[in-house]
This record gives sequence, structure tokens and C-alpha cells, in this order.
Amino acid sequence: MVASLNPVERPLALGDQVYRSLRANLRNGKILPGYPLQEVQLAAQLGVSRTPVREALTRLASEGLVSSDGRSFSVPALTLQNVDDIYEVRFLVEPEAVRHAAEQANDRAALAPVMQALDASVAAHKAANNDAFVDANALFRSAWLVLVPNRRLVHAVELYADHVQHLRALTLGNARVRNLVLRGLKRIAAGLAARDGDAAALAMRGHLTEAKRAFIAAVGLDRGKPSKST
Amino acid sequence: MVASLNPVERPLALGDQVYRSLRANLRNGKILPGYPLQEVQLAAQLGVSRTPVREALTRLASEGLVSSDGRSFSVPALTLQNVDDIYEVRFLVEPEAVRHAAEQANDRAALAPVMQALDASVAAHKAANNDAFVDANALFRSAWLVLVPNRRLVHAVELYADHVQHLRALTLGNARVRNLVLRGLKRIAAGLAARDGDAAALAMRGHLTEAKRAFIAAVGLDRGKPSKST
DNA sequence: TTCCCGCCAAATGTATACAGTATCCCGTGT
DNA sequence: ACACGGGATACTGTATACATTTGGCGGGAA
Repeated sequence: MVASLNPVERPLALGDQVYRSLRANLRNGKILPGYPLQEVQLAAQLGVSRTPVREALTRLASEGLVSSDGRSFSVPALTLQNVDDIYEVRFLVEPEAVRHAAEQANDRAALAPVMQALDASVAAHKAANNDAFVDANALFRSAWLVLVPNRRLVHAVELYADHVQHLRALTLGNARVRNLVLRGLKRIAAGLAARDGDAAALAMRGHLTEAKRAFIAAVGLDRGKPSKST
Repeated sequence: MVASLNPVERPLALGDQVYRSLRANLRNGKILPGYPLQEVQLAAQLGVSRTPVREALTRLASEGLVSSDGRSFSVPALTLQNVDDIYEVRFLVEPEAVRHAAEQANDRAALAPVMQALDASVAAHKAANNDAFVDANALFRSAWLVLVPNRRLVHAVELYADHVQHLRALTLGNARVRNLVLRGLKRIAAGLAARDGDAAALAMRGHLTEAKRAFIAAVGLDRGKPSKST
């Protein structure tokens, strides 16, 4: 009897694949706000029928990652108000999540992926590679999230982080912002390594504050523009 | 020009109707944990084809209200661990949400629905009407939630509240628990009426603590039972 | 020239047909 | 009697056909 036996690798359903593909493309900004997201078009591009596409779109809409303009779907253009709202929720959940991660970081091996992601961030920063930095950033988050035992909390963190993830590409082009973010990640990593939940949570709050500030400074967001976000 | 112009009442798509129906039935405990949730069966019961049913099920699954056992869907049986997890998230989001509600409760009219729901709760408690009490409870929550301007925060609160809502029917049968809950609601309502965000948030924390304790005391939850909740 | 009415095209919402797979039952062999 | 195998059944996953609605474009009349 093996300790943990993962279920056999079932060929992932097309609906799931489409969902992941769309979500990934939304996250990295490949799909820009205002984009129509028509079923037939996406189905043709992905080489599947409308059914899995539709399934993926409804899931994304229920998560608020795309908005349904009455009939069809589109990528919501975030207003400043939306960014405020999202960051408020992130402020509530992420510091506590990272606190749990710190408490669970029992051995060095558990933290190895986190440190790898941090190294990747440093390397991307030095290379001024925007895309790589964004990727490393996302990797850092998933790395510490696997340490959080509360699956629902993890889900909430991932969801609201992805809501603004595509904007990162805009702000992280600035080297000063990247530097600030990197310092934030280092502080969080230090808190995790020290298994100091309070320090990690505090670092996360600071990090979120800085990230939000960078958004507002970097992006010309119209305050009033309606976005019909779910 | 009217101040707020609600979108015209479009004939709701079947998928939405099925989603609401299923979610309502999950919330009030009509659909019990372990129930299979087969597409053909549900479609036949609701008088629609499998397509809208499938759409509703994928939405519910992405929200974690039903779990997908590899292939088919079923209602997750919550373990004590799950209840812990859910309440942790609720602890993070609901006190802050109710704080915002308190700050938004500018005039008496805005609080009227909240007070009505409170009255309904009192009446249901006196009549020892379990179902009515549960309904009034849900009504109370929606009443103060409309005061919260952050839509995403509202969404999060509703989601995680519904995760355990169906269990309320079990605990609220006890008159002592109902009494305790009622006192909690009254304290929250008082905080709202006084526009005292701190008091409302504090009351909410106490309320959640009591509700969780009631669960654990009232329900024989097996700690180890796997539930495969998403 | 401009406005209005009606038709057409395209996209969504729904249903159903088809394919693949897992499960269960029954029969047969040991 | 029990175990193993084969087939049938029932369910999901996917595709496609059909209906319905929406938006635009053009033609005709004022």
C-alpha cells in the first residue's frame, strides 16, 4: 500500500482544457478587455465545438473573470472602483492565507518551490523580462498556496488574484515597480522561511498595498466607466 | 432621467433558472448530501433538456456547491474539516462586509428590510417554525448585503454562506440555538442602526462563532470522512 | 436628403443525436 | 459455491441541428 496514490491521469475533458486555456490567456493579458469572446469564433480557434467553449465561458462568468453583457460574453474593463473592490477582498484573505502557509512550512523541502520562484523573479527582473517576471510572480503565489491547508481559502485567493492579474503586465513593465514587488516577495519569503505567520501576513499586506498603488499610479483608469462586472 | 434604471426584465434563460432552482434547493436542504445529481434525471424533473442542466451543474461545481466525483456530480457531505474551512473564510469576509453595510446605512429606509427580516425571525422563533426561521435568516443576510457597495465582497459572502446554509436546518431546530442566533442578529442589527461599523463587525464575529459552535455540537460530523469537495 | 420599415445575417439558447466508457449483472467454468 | 469474463445498460462528453432574437443594412417614401 502506497502512502498516497493519485488517481490515474484521465484525459482531461475538453471543457476543462478550454477553461484553463481561456483563463491562462486572460491572466497573462493575451485576451484584452473589450474583446468579444464569441462562441463560434473561439470554438474555431481552439478546434472544438461550441459546447465545451460555452461550458468554459459560463464557468468564467460565474467566477467574474468575464462578464456577460446580457447575451454575449466579454472581458470586463476594470474601473478604479473594481480595482478597489478586488484589492479589498485580497486584503482580507491573502494575509491570513500566507499566515497559514508560514505555519505549515515545516521543512526546507516544502519551501523549495517558493524559493525557486523567487529566484526566477530575480532573474527575470535582472533581464528586464516583463513576461517572465509576471510568470514568476504567479508561480510564487501557487508555490506558497500549496502549503495552505484550507482549500476554499486557496480558491478564493486564486480567484481574486486572477481578477487583476492581467493588469500586472502593464505595471510590471516599470523597473521601479518590479523592484518594489521583488522586495515584497522577499519579505514574504523570509516570513515563510522563519515560519513566522505574523511577519508573513504583515509582509503580504505591505505587498498588496504597494501593488495596488502601482496600479493606480501606472494605469489611467477612468473612475466612472461602467464595466458591468458581475 | 431616473436615478437607477434596472435592466429590463429579460425572459431568464433556462440555464439560469435551473441554476437558481438547484441552488435554492441545495440551500434549504431539499437536496441532501450524497444525492447523485444525474443530468437526465434532473432534466426530466425540471422539464428541460440536458444542456441547461449541465450548464447549471458546471457553475455550481465551479463555486464548490456541488462536487464533481471525477465524472458525475454529487452533493458534497461536509466534514468537520470542511466546516472549519468555510467558517474561516466567513470570518475573514463577513465582519468587514457588515462593517461597510453599517457605514452605508444612511437613512432609516435603507434599514427597513433588515428590520423586517429581524421581525420575521422573531416571529418564526416564537412559532417554533424551523423552516421560516431559516428563511428569515437568509433574508436578513440579503437585506444587509444590499447595503454593501463592493459587489465582489457580496459575492464572496453569499457563496460561502450558502456552503453551509443547508446545515442550518439541522441546528436551528434547537430552540436554544435559535435563541442564541436571534440574539446575534439583534446585536448586528443594532450595530447597523447605530451606523457603528466596529460594533456590527464585532457582533458578526460573535454570531459566526456561536453558529459554528452550534454546528459542531449539534451535528455528528465524522472528522475523517472524505467529501471530495472541490 | 433623411427617416422609417422590413428583411437578412449572425450569434446565442436549447434540444437531440452520437460516441465512448464505466459499472453492474448474469452466465459459465472451475 | 465462488470467481472470472462478457455483454448490456446507463451515464457522461461532444457535436450538431434547430429556434429565436438581435443588430444592421438597404430600399422606399416623405
